[in-house]
Amino acid sequence: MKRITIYDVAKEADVSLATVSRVINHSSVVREDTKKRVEEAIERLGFKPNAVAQGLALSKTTTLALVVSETSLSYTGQMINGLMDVAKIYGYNIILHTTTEGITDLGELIENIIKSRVDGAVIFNDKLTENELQTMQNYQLPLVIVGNRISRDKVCSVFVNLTRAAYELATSYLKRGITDIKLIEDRKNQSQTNQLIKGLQKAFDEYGVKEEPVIRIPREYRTAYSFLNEYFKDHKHQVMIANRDSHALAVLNAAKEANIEIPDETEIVCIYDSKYNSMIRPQISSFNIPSYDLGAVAMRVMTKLLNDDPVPDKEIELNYVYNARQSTK
Amino acid sequence: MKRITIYDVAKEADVSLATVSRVINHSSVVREDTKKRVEEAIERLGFKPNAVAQGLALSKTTTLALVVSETSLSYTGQMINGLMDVAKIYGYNIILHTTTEGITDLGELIENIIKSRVDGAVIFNDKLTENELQTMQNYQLPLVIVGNRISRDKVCSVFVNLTRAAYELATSYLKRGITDIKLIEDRKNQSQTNQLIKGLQKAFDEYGVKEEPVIRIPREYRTAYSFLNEYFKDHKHQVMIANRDSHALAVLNAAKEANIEIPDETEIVCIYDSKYNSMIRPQISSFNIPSYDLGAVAMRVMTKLLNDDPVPDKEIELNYVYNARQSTK
DNA sequence: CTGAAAGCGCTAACAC
DNA sequence: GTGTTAGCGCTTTCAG
Repeated sequence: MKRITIYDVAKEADVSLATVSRVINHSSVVREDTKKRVEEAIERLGFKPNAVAQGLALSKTTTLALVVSETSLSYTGQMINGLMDVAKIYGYNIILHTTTEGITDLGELIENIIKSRVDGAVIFNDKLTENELQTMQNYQLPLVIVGNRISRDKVCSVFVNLTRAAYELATSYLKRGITDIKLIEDRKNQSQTNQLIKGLQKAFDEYGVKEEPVIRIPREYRTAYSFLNEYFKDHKHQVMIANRDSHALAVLNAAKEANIEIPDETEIVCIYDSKYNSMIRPQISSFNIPSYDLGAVAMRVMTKLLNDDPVPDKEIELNYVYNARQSTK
Repeated sequence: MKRITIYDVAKEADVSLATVSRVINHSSVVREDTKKRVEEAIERLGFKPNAVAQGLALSKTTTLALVVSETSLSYTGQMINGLMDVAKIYGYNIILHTTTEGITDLGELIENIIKSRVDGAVIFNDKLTENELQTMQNYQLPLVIVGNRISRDKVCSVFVNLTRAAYELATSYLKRGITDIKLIEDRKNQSQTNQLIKGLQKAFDEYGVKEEPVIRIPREYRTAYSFLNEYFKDHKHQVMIANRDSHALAVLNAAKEANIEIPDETEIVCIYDSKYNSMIRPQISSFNIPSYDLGAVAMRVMTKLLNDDPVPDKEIELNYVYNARQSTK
C-alpha cells in the first residue's frame, strides 16, 4: 500500500494541497463545502498527516523527551502516569529514555535527545553536571527537572523539599532528646539521599549532635539484608530512616531477626513508599510524596515553557504529608 | 543561537552537503583528509544531524511506539528495561504510550501512532480487537505483541504460556484429590486472566470437577481486602490463585484476619510477583515470569521484522519456573 | 571521490 | 477562499 500523502488527497478532492493543509489544521478560512469535500477524501483514502514532515516544516515536533533512571522505573510509575495524562491533553508525544548508573553515557544521551529535535525534556531527578545543563541550554532546549531545585532561563523544576522533610523529622526526635538517628544510604538515588543528609545534618548541627548520620548499605535487597543482619549484632539505633520502603523493609526484617522490637526499641521511617506498604505489617511510617502530581505539574510547566507563557514560579515546591504508621511510636 | 545545518557544515569545511551527509552516515567512499576536515567542522560548529529531516528523507524514523497500560506501569518496569536495553543497542528511540482502561480511545491512539510514523510498535498485553489489528496492518506497521499468542504478516508475539501454567498448577493439586481451587479475578488484566481461567477450566474438565473456578474481586487493594474479609466469614478454599502478588497479599491478609491458616488450611499462589515478595513473610509461591526477557526478546524480534530478517518463529514462548515458597505446603 | 539536483510530506507567506 | 511556491534539513541517484 502506497503511503498516501496530502497531495493525493488534494487530487482526490480536486483542490490544492494548501487547502488540504488548511483543513487538517482546522484553519477557519475554508469554505464549508470544500472542507467537507476534503474531509471525505481524507476519509476515503485513509490519509493520516505525516507528523515527521510537519515537524520538519514547523521546526516543532510536539514531542518531548523523558529521562528516567532504569532502577527507579518501578517507583516512577506514578510520576510517569501524571506526566502522560497531561501530555495527552496537550497532544504531546513522549520519547522515553532510561539511564543506567555507571553505564549510560550522559553525553550520548543528550546528543540523542538533541538529534531527535524534541521540543523539550523532562528529567526525573538525575544529577546533571553544570556542563551537561549547559549543553542543553546551548540548544535552547526547555527543561523541567523533577526532584531537584534548579532554575534558569528555560529551565524549571518541580520537587518536594526532602531536605526540609528530613530536617523536620530529625528535629521532632531531637527535641525529645532522641539523638541516635541514622539514615540508610542506599546509593541508588544519590541526589535524593544527599538532600536528606543535608536536612539531617542541619538538625544535628542545631542540636549539637556530633554523630555521623549515615549508614551506607549495599544496593540490593538481599545483600543489604545480610549486611544489616550482621550490623544488628552489635548495633542498635533509636531511629532509622530509609529512602524507599524496600530499604525500610530490609531494616525491619533484619531487626526482627536480631530481636529488636519495632517500634519500641527502634523506630523506622521511610521517605517514599509504594502501594505494598499498605499490605504489610507493620506498616512503615512514611512521607506521602505526591508522585503523580510531580509528573503532572512538571508537564504543565513544560507546556508553559513551550508556549512562552509566563511561568510565575520556576521552582515549584510540592508538599508532602507525614504519615505516622506502625513502625514508629 | 541559530540552528546549524548540514549546509553550514558544508560551507565551513568547503565541501558540498552531499559530502557532509556521507561523513555523518559513515559512508566509506570519502577520502580520509576531507572526512577529517568535515569532522572538524562538525565539531567546531557543534552540529547535530536533524533526525526529523533524516526521517523524512528516508521514510524511516528509527523510532518505535511502545504501548503499556497505565496500571501495569509499575509491573512492566522490568519489561520496559529489557526493551530499552536492546533498543539502545540498535539505536532505536521509544515513544511511550499509556492506555487507561475505559478511558483511552484505542482508535485515537492508533491514529496517533500512525501519524508519528514510527517504524514499528510493541504492545504489552492489550486486547486489540481484530479491527484495530487490521488498521495497523493496513499501514504496514510491524507489530510485536507481548503477552498474547498472535501472529500474522509482520506481526509477532512473545509470551509466557499462562494457560499451561494454570493448567499444570491445577493439575498438580487435582491429582492429589485437591479440588477446591479458586482463581481470584482482579479484572485488571482481562486478557491474562482469561488465559489463566482457560488453563484451570481445562484441568477441571479433565478431572471432572464441576465447580466454578473464579472469584471476582474488586480492583483496588482496599476494597478487595474488605470484600475478602467478608467473604472469608463463610468461605474457605484449599487453594487460591492470584494474578499479582498484591492480590495474593489481599487474600493472605484477609485470611489471617479470619484465622485461616496459611498454608495449612489454604494455600496461596500468585503468577506474577514483584521484588516485594522476597521482603514479606510468608513469601508467596509464584511463577518466575521472565519479565526482562519478555521486553528484550520483543525488541530483538522487532529489529528482525524491521530488517526483513527471517523470523524463525513468529510466536515465541518463554519459559516460566514455578517457585514454591511459604504460602504453599 | 565529490558535487548538483531532485525529492521526502508538509506549512506558510504571498498572490489571485 | 483558494492556489502557487519557497522552504524545513537531509539522503540519494546521477554526472563528472
